[in-house]
Amino acid sequence: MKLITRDTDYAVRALRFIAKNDKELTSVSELVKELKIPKPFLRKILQVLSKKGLLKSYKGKGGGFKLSKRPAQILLVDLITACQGSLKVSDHLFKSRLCPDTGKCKLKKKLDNIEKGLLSQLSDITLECLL
Amino acid sequence: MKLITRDTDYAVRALRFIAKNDKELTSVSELVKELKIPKPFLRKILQVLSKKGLLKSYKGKGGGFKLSKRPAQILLVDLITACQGSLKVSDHLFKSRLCPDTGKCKLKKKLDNIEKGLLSQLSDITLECLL
DNA sequence: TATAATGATACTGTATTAGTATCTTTTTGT
DNA sequence: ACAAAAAGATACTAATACAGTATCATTATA
Repeated sequence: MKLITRDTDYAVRALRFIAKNDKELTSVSELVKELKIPKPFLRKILQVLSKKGLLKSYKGKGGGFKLSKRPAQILLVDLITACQGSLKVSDHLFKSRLCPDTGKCKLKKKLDNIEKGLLSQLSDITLECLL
Repeated sequence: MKLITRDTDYAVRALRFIAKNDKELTSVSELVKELKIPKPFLRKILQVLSKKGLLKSYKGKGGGFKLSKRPAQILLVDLITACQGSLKVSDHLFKSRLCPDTGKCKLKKKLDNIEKGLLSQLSDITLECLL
């Protein structure tokens, strides 16, 4: 299983670069040169982050992206959910009506706990602490 | 992301049934009646568990499967690795040579810790505590 | 020796992930 | 005014993993 897919990974790297960059705005062309990520793919990723409010974008010549929050306030878990959708340890059948003992299933409870723990750990990781 | 895929889920259910079954051996036909899992798929899953040493199988008429250990000694994490291969929170690029700062990458360290924690939690869940 | 079971293995359909391609809109320097 | 350089929107394709089938071989028992 993969907790972190490639687009999240690329997102982290891009944001790290943007955070460290001296310039006010960073363009995709600039990022691509540095990070060796396929340009159209990175463009798609940044567009998503921008829609989700993690980046601010500026069109036109000289345009680009900048962080919309301080690095300390950008959480890894937000990048994950932005790129991969909401984080579920399992959508397994025990959680659904198919589980023979809906409601009191022990595995469900245990997995829910694990999920909570995981989410809180991922919420402790900020962009800042990755710089 | 999915920590638990469907075959692991089915595996847990099958083992629960086998553990509770009064009979010494449980056949796939019997399991299928009870659990509404497609027969050839369940057969494949049980064959895997058998190869991995979690079940003992007996061929021929009247044959079937039984647990090869006591329920308290069958760990969820073993089922996961049997069905899904080894558990990796991420095979992300930070862990590989592609990561710009191999060896000292902070994300890698944090994810490795999360992975360790996850594994130990999953090792605390035994088949017995799911009965 | 027919039957009912598992073993082995190859195949198929579907969903997710990863990446491309293209056209539109916006901004700015000349 | 307008060409160039940026992002926005959207549709498409390729690769991989997940879910499930199909079939033939082997084994044990009644």
